[in-house]
Amino acid sequence: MPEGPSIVILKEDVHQFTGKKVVSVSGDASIDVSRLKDKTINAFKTWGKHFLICFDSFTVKIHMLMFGTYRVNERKESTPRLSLVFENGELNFYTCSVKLLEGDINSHYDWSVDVMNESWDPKKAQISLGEMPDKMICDAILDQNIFAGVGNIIKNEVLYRCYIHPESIIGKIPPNDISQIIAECSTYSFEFLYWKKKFELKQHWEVYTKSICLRCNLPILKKQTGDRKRSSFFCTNCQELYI
DNA sequence: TATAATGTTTGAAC
DNA sequence: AGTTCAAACATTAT
Repeated sequence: MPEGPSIVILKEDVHQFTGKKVVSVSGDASIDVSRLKDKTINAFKTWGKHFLICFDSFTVKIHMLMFGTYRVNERKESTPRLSLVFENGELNFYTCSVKLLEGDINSHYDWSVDVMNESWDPKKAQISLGEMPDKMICDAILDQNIFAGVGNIIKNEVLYRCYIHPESIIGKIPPNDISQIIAECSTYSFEFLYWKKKFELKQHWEVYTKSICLRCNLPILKKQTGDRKRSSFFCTNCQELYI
């Protein structure tokens, strides 16, 4: 479920409930769900992997983590974490994190770090990377304060496209390659979105879960990389290691 | 059946 | 006091 583009699809899936009143609400979320009752949804927004349900004076923040799911006008067997019923349908969330953000949502988020937001600012990412020259690029790409919305699939595909080894040290990577990586984090996210909507995302993976490099036919390595120890898939022949 | 997977927060341990 | 790391959460496919 998780990476940014999937949350954008979620936002599109629930557009029918924008401006609608919550007729009834339930769920085992740790927040006081009764607060939503009879309130009208102003907007659905996303920030990276965060799905935001905006009301007048507060916002419900939903994070799918690894296993979150949702249903529109359907229910699963299990107890919903949060269930919203409207006059024109219902929206159910399962196994996700639900939190409340008080006040103006703009005071909680810097939209310019979201790679899929219209305010996305690659220059800001460049500055942030410049402030961590000793970190591995594989860790920085997953940093939600720099590339909100980018997850492990996008990380691997971006680095493969840019011919950069995931364990490369940021300060050692040529500036032109850094710029390309930054740009590709946004570009690939929109391609991810396009393919996922057509249910053909996986067939476009070039390195993630692959075992043979499609460029040189040599083996793709799989390794837990960086401080985060997330799986990286890469070709040591095609992806340059800068250390 | 055991394992790993699109993720993040928390709090103990050092 | 700052950093590191395991645990926790929880579901599904291989």
